[in-house]
Amino acid sequence: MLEAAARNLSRYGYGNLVLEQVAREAGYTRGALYHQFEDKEDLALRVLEWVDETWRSEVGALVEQQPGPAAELIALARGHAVFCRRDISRVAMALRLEFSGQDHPIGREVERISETLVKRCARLINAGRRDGSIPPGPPARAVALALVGALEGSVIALAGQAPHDELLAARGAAGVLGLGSLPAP
Amino acid sequence: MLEAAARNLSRYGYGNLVLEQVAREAGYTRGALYHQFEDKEDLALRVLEWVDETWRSEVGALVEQQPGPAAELIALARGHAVFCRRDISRVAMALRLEFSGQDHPIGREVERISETLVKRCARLINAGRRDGSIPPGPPARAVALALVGALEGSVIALAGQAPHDELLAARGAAGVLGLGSLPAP
DNA sequence: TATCATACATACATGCATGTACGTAGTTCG
DNA sequence: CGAACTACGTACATGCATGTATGTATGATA
Repeated sequence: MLEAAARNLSRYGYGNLVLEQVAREAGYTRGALYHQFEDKEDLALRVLEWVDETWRSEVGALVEQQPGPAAELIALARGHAVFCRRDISRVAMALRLEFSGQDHPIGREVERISETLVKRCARLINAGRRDGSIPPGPPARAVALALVGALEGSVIALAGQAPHDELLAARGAAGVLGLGSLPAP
Repeated sequence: MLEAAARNLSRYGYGNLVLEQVAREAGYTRGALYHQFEDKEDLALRVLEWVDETWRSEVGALVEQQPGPAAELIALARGHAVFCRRDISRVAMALRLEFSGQDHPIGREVERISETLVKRCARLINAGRRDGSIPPGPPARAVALALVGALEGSVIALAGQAPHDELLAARGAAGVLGLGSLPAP
């Protein structure tokens, strides 16, 4: 059910999401859905939580085993590209676009999740600048925002066109960071 | 009226767009809106057309006066970043996300507009590779897709944080293209 | 075996946004 | 000066999606 909801959220966004379609795709009716989730909002929040957890375990783990901040950021880009080959990944982007700057529980949750990612990137950028692996430039937070945005945008545009998605995501990230060339994978 | 519609489309997308709100923001009622436009779909298509025209005259003009393909692509990135400081710019992104892969007139129109942009970039990439200003890499179309996606994503994430948006957009574009460093602005 | 909870399906009520029909004031033109 | 058209506002009808209330079968438990 979560998977079906994620697929539909990716495709149609929250407003256009039709619960009966979600339930049918999962082999149930709307009754079952309302038995498992409080309401539409609860469903969306659960999906967000689920996707975030999956991201953490798949991409986060990959990032942590890198040698330095610059490598971690590039690995994050590559990992995110691979992660987004499944269609569920656009959930965050879709919901952010739909609720950005609005006072809605879902908007806040999306904001919170992407904010932790941006903060993480900003920390890595600062660390990389200290150890010399990333050149100076605009404020770390602005660079982090651009990095995450560029990453999501390019990955969605490529829509899982393996294997170029991974390389191009890494290249874009390196460019935003101001790295002259890609560190070896 | 077009401007109000563009603002609301940017913020809420098509599905969540409420025509009465659009009309009120423009100082009219829904009656006036239905007098000027056939229906909701027609309004969205007109907005798309209007935004596209504005983009062409502002960014397109800037691009054409560049010396070579690589400079043109970087100018496109910078120009797009500046263009997107107004909130109307997210219209294309919002509608694309909402209608991508669907058989809907609006989806087709959005697809058509962004396809011409991608094709334009792909041509510039090929030209740049021929004259040596852009290194070889993945297929030009894939690179173009990534470029446009990264551009839109980063610009939206930065949300008009002048002046960093322009530099970071250019950097990201250069990275995707595989340029070691930015050509002089 | 009687009771009760769980996991669903079904049916109904409500709200909201669209689209359309109609009414009205101002303007143009013969 | 009147007819007709333009540019709106108003009021109603329709559809659709949500949420809720109710029904039903299956398994556990005492």
